[in-house]
Amino acid sequence: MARRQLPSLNALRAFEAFGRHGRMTLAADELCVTHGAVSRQIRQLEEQLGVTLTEGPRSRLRLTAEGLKLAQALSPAFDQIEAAVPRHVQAGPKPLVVSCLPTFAMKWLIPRLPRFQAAHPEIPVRVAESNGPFDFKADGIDLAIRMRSPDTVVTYEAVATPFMEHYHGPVMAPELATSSMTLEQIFAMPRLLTRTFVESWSDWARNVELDHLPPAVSEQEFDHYFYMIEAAAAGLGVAIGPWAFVQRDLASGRLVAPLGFTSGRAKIVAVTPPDGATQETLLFRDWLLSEGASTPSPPQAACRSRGGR
Amino acid sequence: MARRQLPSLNALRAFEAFGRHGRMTLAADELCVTHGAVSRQIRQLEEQLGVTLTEGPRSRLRLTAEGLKLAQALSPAFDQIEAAVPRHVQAGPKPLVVSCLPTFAMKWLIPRLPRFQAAHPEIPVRVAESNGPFDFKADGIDLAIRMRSPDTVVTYEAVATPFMEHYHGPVMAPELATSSMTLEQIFAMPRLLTRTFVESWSDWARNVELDHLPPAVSEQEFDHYFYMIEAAAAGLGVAIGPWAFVQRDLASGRLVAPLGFTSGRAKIVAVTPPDGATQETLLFRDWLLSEGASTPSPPQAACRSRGGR
DNA sequence: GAGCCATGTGAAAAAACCTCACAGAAGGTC
DNA sequence: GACCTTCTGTGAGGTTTTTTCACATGGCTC
Repeated sequence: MARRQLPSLNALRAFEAFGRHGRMTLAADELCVTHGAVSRQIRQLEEQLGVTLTEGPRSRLRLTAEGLKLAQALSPAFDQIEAAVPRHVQAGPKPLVVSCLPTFAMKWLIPRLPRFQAAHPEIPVRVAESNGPFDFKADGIDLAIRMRSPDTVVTYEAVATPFMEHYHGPVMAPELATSSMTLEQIFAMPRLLTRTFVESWSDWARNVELDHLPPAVSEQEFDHYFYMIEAAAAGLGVAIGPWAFVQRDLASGRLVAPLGFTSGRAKIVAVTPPDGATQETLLFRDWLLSEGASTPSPPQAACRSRGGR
Repeated sequence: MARRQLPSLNALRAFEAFGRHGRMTLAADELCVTHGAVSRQIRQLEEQLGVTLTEGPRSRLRLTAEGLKLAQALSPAFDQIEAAVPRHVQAGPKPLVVSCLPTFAMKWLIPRLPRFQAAHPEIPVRVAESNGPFDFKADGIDLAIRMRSPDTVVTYEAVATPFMEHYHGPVMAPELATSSMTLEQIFAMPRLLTRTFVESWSDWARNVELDHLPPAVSEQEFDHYFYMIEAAAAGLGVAIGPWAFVQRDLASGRLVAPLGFTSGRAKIVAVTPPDGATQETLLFRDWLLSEGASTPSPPQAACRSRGGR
């Protein structure tokens, strides 16, 4: 046989979803099943593979090193499958297409989207997840959400409206943190990066008024924010985590932010086309502004964060 | 929800296997199920997607254009999943690792492998499918099977033993062929290429003693031989098909080769490391030589091929 | 220690999947 | 043209996998 028998694809998908979300309950929500189903699938996968994929207490489950590796490799494969499958053309009105980072969609936008839908049931919204640059026309995008620091070179004609502060700060597993950490201690730890925002460390260093960012003892780069966050939770090092993305993990104690968060020079902006922004697009942008204003601020710098909302 | 509901992953996998093999029966063999199971999965997929994926009479099923597109996109995704899944370390003796083209493995090597296993049950063989260059040490390969023309620039130290002629010739769907085709007619049709052997057309032109290959009216490139072959069967154009790969499709009438096949300057070679080829590796190479010698030759040039064996 | 949260699990139900056996369709052979 | 071969479609029924529900368990916070 050309291919050997693989473990159940459904189990792999369940594990991949768990990898991204970091919690079985959320993965189960995404797959529209109960947490029990996901729990069983993952356990079955571990048995079949003979590899431990998760570790830690039930309430603070983390990926093992092998689990992280597997999940990271599975994500793009499932993305590819999803992209390959032709979709029915929606009969209804043309949806408003919003482009944003996968992690931002997962952790911030999608949980709030029902409120927009409730206010404007006549405007269907489609979230297009994308890491990189975009083209309003070619990609059929109406509005893009991006992080932008003042240094960002803008290579396109567009209107960028900041709608939320980009609070960020070093986060790590509780085991790695001490009660009062110094910058030196932080800098002595392995650094975790994401490909989508490699300047995070230097940005943050500037925010804490540090001219010179000491070179890292070691660095590890991830394709997605969510795997960087899972790696931090697994104790692999320190990441500069955006507040919006790590809020829940701080609350549940999977992560700690000993130095708190600072409001960076970067802002989270809503980008609209320079000419033809539709009425619906502007409505959505205004809604983003109001949601951004009502998103709680993080505990401020220099105190051991204990999460909370 | 971040992701929408996908159709059954098992159905997608069944369809992907069908796409590669071109026949449900073979796909079913690969997946270790009955042909009925594959048939149902594919029909279910078509219904769920609302897209026709296969067409043609039952005995000569082909992919539709949409089916080809889907299958081509799914293949690398499933490859990635397969590569990502950690495998148990085999307890037994270290297997002999043979690297070759996926299509060569599927259509020639794997069907013959049982004979080697029967003769040498003590030597486990693992087939590593790969398109590109290889590195004996880095990839843990003992022996590589490649196509090589005399022009190939050899950038590595190795011993290449030719073991089979590389017969090839233009193949197409029966509907596109006429009873006595001329070269001019062939050249007037769209050409199909594979990325793994883009020189196929110019190589073949030289074999039929043609100095100048006329430019193509149109070209389409595929990542794998098997999709190029399926595209030819679907009537998308003419491909230069290696005899070993299209033998069964000619026999079943899915393809015809109006000009027959010519023995190219390229040979199929077994490449072994220059220094430490093990006893097992040499045994395998010798077996390849004998299998190559006993593989039937194709009908020779300039007559309308009607398949046969 | 009461309360909360997330996962683990037994048993039963539901869904998905597969097999078997036969039918039908197309092509090749003599 | 009758017959044979090959491959897919399908009805009925069985098997396996997956899911659910409800409750247990373990860790954490206050």
